[in-house]
Amino acid sequence: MSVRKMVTKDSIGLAARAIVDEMGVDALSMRALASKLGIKAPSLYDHVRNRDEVIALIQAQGLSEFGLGFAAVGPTPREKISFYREWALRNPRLYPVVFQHSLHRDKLPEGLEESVLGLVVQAAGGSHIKARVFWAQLHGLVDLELHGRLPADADMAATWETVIANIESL
Amino acid sequence: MSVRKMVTKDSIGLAARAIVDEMGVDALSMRALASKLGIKAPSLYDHVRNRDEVIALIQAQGLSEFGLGFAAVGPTPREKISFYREWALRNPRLYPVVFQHSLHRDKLPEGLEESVLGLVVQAAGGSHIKARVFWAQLHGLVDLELHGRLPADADMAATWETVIANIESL
DNA sequence: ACCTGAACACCGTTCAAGT
DNA sequence: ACCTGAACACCGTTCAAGT
Repeated sequence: MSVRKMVTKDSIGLAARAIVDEMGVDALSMRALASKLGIKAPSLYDHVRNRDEVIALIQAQGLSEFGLGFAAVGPTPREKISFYREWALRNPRLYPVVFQHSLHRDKLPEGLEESVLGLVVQAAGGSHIKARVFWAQLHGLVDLELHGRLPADADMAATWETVIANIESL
Repeated sequence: MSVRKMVTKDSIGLAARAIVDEMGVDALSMRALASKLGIKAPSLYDHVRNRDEVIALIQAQGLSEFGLGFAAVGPTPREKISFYREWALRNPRLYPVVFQHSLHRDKLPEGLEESVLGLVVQAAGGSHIKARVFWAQLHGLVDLELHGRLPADADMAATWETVIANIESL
């Protein structure tokens, strides 16, 4: 509100992520973003090619934060799975941008997607096919949960226990 | 192009679905929809409360079509799972509207969601918890596939075989 | 009842113009 | 290099007015 901070790609990414966290990706307009940074919308285009690049900035932040946490947590399926679910529930508006929105691969830091996928493959015991089934199961359940597609009285604790048991036997 | 057809809720639903099938839900604007029906956008509001109700019309069509097919196909997990995947890949733009978009439950035909969920529970052997794991796995893999989040060279046939084997052992 | 044009408060993006 | 106002072609929705 007081001092003009310099606008950089980083500050744009941070402001964009704050808007997404608070109000969801639909509220991330170029005008709202510019206003948060104290400039006008057209000025954003001096720093960023278009709105997709802003989305990519958010995806990059989300992927690396998720990756760091996922790597740091204990190695058992239960620990990996719990982390995945809790990260998603803790970041309900960021999650779909990072794990559902089409990835803007050309605008992502080199190798970032691969390294996160590598962690998933590792957690799934090294098999790419198992990794996809592993990931699909977590992503699917989180997605249904975040979209309110499951009955309100659904016993999610028991459901996730079943997922854990199922993946342990994969 | 020639004769004026009467505009009804049904004709709105059909036109809306056609737009979604051809161009995706983002292209479903009230103006485009009205134009397809030969009227102006404000006139739509004499038939429908808002855009969400149009989405609900599409969800209702999709849910009942999916439900009919899913019920009609053979009873084994392999048959149910194959149908699910093929329905999704056959309706790549409709699928997310029906199975991912928040459901506008108040605007859906009474009991429609429950009856489709009932079919899934039945396919999963009667357990609600297993049904959620079953559904999450199919939905998750389809979602990742539709969004291009899996590597281009991913062996999807083998991946789905693993899903089938995994669910058979649920 | 059903349709219209005009309007309001929004979008993403471009562009000429300023510093 | 960075920012601006004005503009273009869009949105969903409301509303007064017509039939």
